[in-house]
Amino acid sequence: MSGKTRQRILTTALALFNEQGESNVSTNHIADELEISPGNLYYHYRNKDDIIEQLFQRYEERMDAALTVPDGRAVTLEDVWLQLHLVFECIWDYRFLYRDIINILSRNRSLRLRFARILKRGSGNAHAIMKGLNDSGTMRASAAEIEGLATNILVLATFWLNYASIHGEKDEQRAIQQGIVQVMMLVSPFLRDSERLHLHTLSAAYAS
Amino acid sequence: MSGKTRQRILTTALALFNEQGESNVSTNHIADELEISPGNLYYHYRNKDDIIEQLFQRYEERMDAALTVPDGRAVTLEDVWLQLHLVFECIWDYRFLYRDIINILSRNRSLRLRFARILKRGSGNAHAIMKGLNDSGTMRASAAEIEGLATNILVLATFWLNYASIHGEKDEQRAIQQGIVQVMMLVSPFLRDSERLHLHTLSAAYAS
DNA sequence: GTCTATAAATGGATAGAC
DNA sequence: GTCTATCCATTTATAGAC
Repeated sequence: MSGKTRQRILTTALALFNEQGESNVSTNHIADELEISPGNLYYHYRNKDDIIEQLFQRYEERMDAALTVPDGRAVTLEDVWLQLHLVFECIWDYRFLYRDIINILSRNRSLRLRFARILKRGSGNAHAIMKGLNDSGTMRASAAEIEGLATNILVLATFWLNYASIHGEKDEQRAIQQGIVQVMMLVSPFLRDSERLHLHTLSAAYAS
Repeated sequence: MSGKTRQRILTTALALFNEQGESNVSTNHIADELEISPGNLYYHYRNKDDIIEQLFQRYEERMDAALTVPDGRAVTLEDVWLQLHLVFECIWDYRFLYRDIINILSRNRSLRLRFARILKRGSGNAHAIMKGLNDSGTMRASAAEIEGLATNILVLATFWLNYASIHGEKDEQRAIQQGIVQVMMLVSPFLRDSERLHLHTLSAAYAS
């Protein structure tokens, strides 16, 4: 059972970080919650940052998996919907990172570079998908408009769950659905009339 | 000179909080920087939260002053531009609040309520200004579109400087200008053709 | 692998002299 | 108003027994 405790530490740390914020959870808290000794925890991980890096690794792999562009076929609005779901679910599951992102990145150069890469990938992804919608005739926007739109999608996706949290929204599914609707509202003005009407119908049902 | 040290503590605390993040600045750090004793600092303020509350008070008054709607005349795009400037400058000057907002609000019920009020006021403000642009014929959007637009403006304005900070943007003026351009891009699709062209010309010059 | 015990450092806060 | 001295609690991290 070599990796058993090691895994339990990660799982419990993630839960506590998400609930109480990374800076409010000490290694002692994590050990307490697991009913193991602090010494035992330090046998498995060098320090708190080591735990955070392992969690970041999982986050990174999951976000990389979520950020894909349909290959060899036209992009549809359903693709956007699905991808936003995957991205928001990932952010939710690792929301402690986003809640304290500037602090966490400011004390760890490696994570800073890796998060910058994720953001860049997210930006490129939003770009490619918007361009795909444009090429398939689903929407119509200039290059400059797609550029600005991709940036706004990225910022909104990155910080929406923080915003929802400040508003006291505790329900994961509701928060995510509202986030998706808001991102869709960014795209909506550029859609063909028929697509836009269809989207508004879907959104109204979805956000209720 | 009764209030002299009291004021210097606020000024120095604000500078340190903005530079290093509120959670990374202890009362000892503030006293050190001012070259006064920790005991002296505690003579002027009950505790660290007391200092934060006083800073929040100043932030609150400034943001309240920035969030106004032109009275008795039509709203123009220049009004939007000016107001975004005032709002972003205010957020910049108190960026420590936004950087750690969830943590700060989670441990202080009073600030939570007061920040919620500011957000609500910001939301109502964005709403009223968009409605004003609509009424003056500068833009054309449905009630649902204005609703979604106002929310997205609020989220973008609230978190843009965090996003810019992650990107390593250290220059206040550049960060703010880019933020304004991005907000304007949210509004752009709803503008009349002539207004939209005018805006794109202005934005291109502004963001350079 | 896990525990107990503990060191070393830091942060918040107060008492009492000046 | 300001300082010195100090206390208490917390956190990170390690040493050494089992």
